Amino acid sequence: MAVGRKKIFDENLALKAAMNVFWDKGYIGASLSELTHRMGINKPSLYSTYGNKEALFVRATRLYCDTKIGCLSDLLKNTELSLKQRIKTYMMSIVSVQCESPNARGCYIVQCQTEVATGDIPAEASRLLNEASIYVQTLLEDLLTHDPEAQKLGLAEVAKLKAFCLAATLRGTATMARCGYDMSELEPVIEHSLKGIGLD
Amino acid sequence: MAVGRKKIFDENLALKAAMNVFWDKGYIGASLSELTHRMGINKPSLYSTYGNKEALFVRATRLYCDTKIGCLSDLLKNTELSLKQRIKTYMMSIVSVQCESPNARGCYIVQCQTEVATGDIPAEASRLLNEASIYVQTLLEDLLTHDPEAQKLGLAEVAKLKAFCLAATLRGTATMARCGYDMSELEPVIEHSLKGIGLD
DNA sequence: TTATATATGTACCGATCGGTACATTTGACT
DNA sequence: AGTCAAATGTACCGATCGGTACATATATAA
Repeated sequence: MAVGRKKIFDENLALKAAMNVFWDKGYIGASLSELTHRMGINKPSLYSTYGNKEALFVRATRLYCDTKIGCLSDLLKNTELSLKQRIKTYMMSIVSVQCESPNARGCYIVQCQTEVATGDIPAEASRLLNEASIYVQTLLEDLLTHDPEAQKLGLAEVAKLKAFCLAATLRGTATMARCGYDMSELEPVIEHSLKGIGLD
Repeated sequence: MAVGRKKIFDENLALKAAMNVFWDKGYIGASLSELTHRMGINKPSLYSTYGNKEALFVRATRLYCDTKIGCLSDLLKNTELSLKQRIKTYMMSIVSVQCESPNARGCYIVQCQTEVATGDIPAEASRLLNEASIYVQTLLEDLLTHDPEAQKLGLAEVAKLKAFCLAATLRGTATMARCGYDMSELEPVIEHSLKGIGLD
């Protein structure tokens, strides 16, 4: 076993707490004092464990992508449901994440990505945010390109465009969720968006 | 004429510069040093003229609402165009504002309103942002309620819901614009949203 | 010219920012 | 028991935050 004093905190639990701080406040707005307080550790522990604020943010962002968004992709593969039902279930699951907190928070990625344009976000963090922000769109584009029902409906040829529209819709619900609107109010937005791309 | 030394800066021009800083950076991210630098004045002048950071923000926000959004409302009254064409022209004018800067900035209101959920925005500023954020939605709802063509299409009974969906779309394009997407890429998003509420 | 009112520039206030030096505590290994 | 590596708590670093005190410059009114 490793030599030296043992850690008295759970590294993954603390990382999850950090993720929630960044989700609430964004990268710049998340101060080290709030981070350490909600992670239940002090600054030297944070720096020795995670490196610095940016490295912590990168890990927290990956945790969000994996545990909140990436895990939903199987919903698009459930071939027992119609194409529309599959996409709707998927998008509503994302809306559910946007609305999951008692305090309104929206989407972690959308929230933090609005800070990229200020130029005050470190390069590696910006790159990661830009990459993460197109993940859902790419998934939807792949589905619309290869799904037989989508091909029959003529959606495959315009898959990129339609996926872009759906992604824009989810950005809209994200900012709505952050303003306090709940899932039942955002469900019609998803429904209308699906109708807009030709899925009734 | 007023007694005392004359101001050597244009109060309205400096306010416009402040508006652009808040648009770029949000309320919290706009530091006094950047504000004073881009306004071309120093701190005592800022405080004696506008009060404090929050009061300056309130005036800058009003300036944005008046000169960027409020002035577009006449586009909805042009009865020579079809209902769809009127709404599309209006929404695309808003998208044009979202895309107008060489640097991507999106919507001033959407940008700053995402900061409200952090709890770090003064009360009066929060109230103003929440009020401003439903302005477009209210305008669209009124149009859909009273317009003869909307009534004929059965949109009047669900005007509130349809206006909400269109407002959500504009929030989506706002965050897209802040990521660097341009007007030509966002135009189909508007088109699809209109189709979604039943306007082809 | 003198008095007075306003604007400006400089230089500062306490608080907080991200980050770190250092002494102390705690543990596994010899 | 004694050694040494790692984790912790405290106390600090320079920089920046929003905001202000104060002296100086510039205008009008008398």
